[in-house]
Amino acid sequence: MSQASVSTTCTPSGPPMSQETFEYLWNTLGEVTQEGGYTNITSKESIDYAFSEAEDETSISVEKYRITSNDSISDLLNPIIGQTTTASSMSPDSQTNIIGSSASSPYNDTITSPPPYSPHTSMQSPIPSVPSNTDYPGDYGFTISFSQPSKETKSTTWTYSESLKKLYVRMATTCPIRFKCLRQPPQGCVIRAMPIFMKPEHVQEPVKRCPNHATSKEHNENHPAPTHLCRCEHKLAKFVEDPYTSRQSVLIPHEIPQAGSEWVTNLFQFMCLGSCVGGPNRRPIQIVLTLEKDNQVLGRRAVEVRICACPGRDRKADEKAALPPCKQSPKKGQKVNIINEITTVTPGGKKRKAEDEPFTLSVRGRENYEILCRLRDSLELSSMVPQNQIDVYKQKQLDTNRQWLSMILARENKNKLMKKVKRPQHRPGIKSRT
Amino acid sequence: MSQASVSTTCTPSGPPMSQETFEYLWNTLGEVTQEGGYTNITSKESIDYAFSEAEDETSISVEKYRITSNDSISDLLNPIIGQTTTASSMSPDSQTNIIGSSASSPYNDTITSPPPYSPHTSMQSPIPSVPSNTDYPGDYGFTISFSQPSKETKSTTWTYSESLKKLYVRMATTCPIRFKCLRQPPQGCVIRAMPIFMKPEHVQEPVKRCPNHATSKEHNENHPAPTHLCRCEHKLAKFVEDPYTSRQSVLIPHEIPQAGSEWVTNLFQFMCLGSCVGGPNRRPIQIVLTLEKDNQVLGRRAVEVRICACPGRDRKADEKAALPPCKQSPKKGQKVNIINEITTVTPGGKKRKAEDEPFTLSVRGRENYEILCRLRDSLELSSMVPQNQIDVYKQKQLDTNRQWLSMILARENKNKLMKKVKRPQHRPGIKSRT
DNA sequence: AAACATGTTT
DNA sequence: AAACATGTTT
Repeated sequence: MSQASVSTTCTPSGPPMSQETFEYLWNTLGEVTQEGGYTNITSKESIDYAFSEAEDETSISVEKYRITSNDSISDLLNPIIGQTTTASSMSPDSQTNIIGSSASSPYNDTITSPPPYSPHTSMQSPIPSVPSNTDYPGDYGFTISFSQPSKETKSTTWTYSESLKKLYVRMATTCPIRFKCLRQPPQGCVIRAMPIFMKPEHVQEPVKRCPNHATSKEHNENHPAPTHLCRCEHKLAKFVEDPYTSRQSVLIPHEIPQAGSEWVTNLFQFMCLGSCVGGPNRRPIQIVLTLEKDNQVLGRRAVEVRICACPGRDRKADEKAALPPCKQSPKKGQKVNIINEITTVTPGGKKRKAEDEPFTLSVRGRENYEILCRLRDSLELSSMVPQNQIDVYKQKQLDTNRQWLSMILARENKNKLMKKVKRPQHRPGIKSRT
Repeated sequence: MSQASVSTTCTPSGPPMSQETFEYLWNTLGEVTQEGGYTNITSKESIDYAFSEAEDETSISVEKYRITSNDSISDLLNPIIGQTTTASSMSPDSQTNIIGSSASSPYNDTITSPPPYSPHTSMQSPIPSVPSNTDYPGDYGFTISFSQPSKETKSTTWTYSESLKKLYVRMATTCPIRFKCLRQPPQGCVIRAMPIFMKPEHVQEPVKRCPNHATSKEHNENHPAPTHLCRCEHKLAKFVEDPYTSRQSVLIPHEIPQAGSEWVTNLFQFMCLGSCVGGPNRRPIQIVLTLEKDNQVLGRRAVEVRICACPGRDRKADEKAALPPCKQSPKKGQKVNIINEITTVTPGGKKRKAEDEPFTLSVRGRENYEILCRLRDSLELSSMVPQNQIDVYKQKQLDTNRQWLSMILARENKNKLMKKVKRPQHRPGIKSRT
């Protein structure tokens, strides 16, 4: 507890802090001491009262902070509290403008936040230290989409999963993103593409290329921005880096679709693998696409993007993993968990669906393995035998049994003990299918 | 063919080159033209006549070169021709001194080569452009070894495979290498450790750390040589880079073992993973350890080193892969190939070895799967039953059978057809183990 | 240590 | 596209 003398873990129950203590904590918010201690806001409650009817709007907001000092920077929490990793559940308050006078501690000035979805109310930098990723069509209905590639092979260079709302793309290949506005925005609008880390632990770190790729000759010869992860092929593409946050983005002019087209397509490239050490480093990434005019955000769309070697494979794997748990076939070494299973009761009876569900059985020893192989084959083949043949078989079996029984009885009558029991073949899996 | 006008692919059969053509080719040996063409020596025959008895020694050597120009640098061949990837089969002539007056084309002056294993005959740089990796104890019996770590877990930081002559080590961890000389070398000797790529396609490229690791803060804070792959913890360690070849190595003084010790131990560290892109990049590496005095090589030892995350696992895997092919167990998705199988006939009979060999059976449908699970369990459990219990069981089974038979016969006698056949349980997998 | 994630080789 | 190689997470 390097700063134990200065902080109280729970202010309400302890004595109130002195004004000096409070001021010290407030001024060092987010700063890390040499020993690795730091003070931060661990919880924040906003109480917003808003009255809004058509044009005019009144709002009052009260914010309550809880400030604590922590021992290690490793428990550093992201200001987006309670945020999960899925884009849809991100709190819209991450759109708050928090660029202030102190670059090293951008939270100092976060005293009031603007009412949600009204980014026009004040002049603000389009790059706050934690950029919003909230989908926001805005007044002009800003929208993006992905054309489905003609033939979707496993080795495609990119693919978009509608169900997962996630783009899978190979590194350094060209990927078309389509833009449109439902209503025409004013002249001079631009579209900004900026990558961000999705996890709260990493949102604050700007996304850049890994040193390996940033310094290699490949793809970098006379490119203006070798360290930018996200490139756009537009001739007027402008690569910028925010001096305060050092976040990088690429700007292209907003254009009007060509005659007869609904969309404007722009080609983007992602210049590292998601797995690149020293760069994305396996941390999930989103591209935040904003429609801007004079540094004001008029609309926003965010897409998760996975830059990987095999987009097709990985999309498939992700979609499979997102399926209900019973679907996944048990793997070797993994216990078969039947408890979790959900039995679907179909009204018409006769469940059909999962009848061919695949399972894997592990067996020790070739002998047992071969026995079970034959039994497996018999079980599966037997279900293919038509009913009349089954009836014939059963009749024959009865006859054989009778023969066999008499033979056995004959032996028995001789008062001798059997050494080996031989039975006529029979198939345990067959059931009457009346 | 960018230089077709100047070169002939096969001099013997074509007209002889003009003196100008020869001189042009000779002077541009190894240089790459703007179009990517280059001229090099594609074969070299040395005929050495040597007479050597004790002190005096007479030698005459004739060397025949074949010079060609090639279209693309991509077919650039390593001067070590016919060299395979295993260290032991490297030709000892790779020890040839080829540092010359022209840095860009170090082969220009390779007109004569010293007789093998006599590195003392001329003053030479210890770092030729392609360093030798030939084991060479030299006059002083220079030797290295690895102590076996006390307990060798799978998660050990390093392990040495005697059978593979290969060191497996985690990145940036300390690994002890032991040195000794059978006869004491002169004062002022040093030991040099230099990494090289083993494959002929890559030997010429100096081994360095990847940019990611070379530029990160981790491990590099006030270290004199952040780009060196190979470090030594000796206080007098000197990190050098050859200005001509830009190969990096670390030098430590040669020391005499402490009283009672046979070896001098030095701690080495390897600062990238073998897989690091922009660095080793999955190319096999050797560390060449040379005993030197005044830039003359007095002894040499080379070890293959794999820098990886799981030395124990990878060593095990390598050693298994080096085993005869029959040993590998069949994997899922791979057809079970019984043809190749070798049945080991143990003199006492009763093969034991592969009895627990694992197999995987795929089954469609839960019903069959569950039946087979029970059968599998029965088969496996049944082998655990002691013989006397088996005998009891069989006797009981006979009794039951008798009961059952009489019941059936009673029914038969009533001239009625059975509708259902019920049998006492029996276990097909049990065999007499006499 | 096993399972997984994910780039590369076959 | 499957199998493999190899670092990371569980």
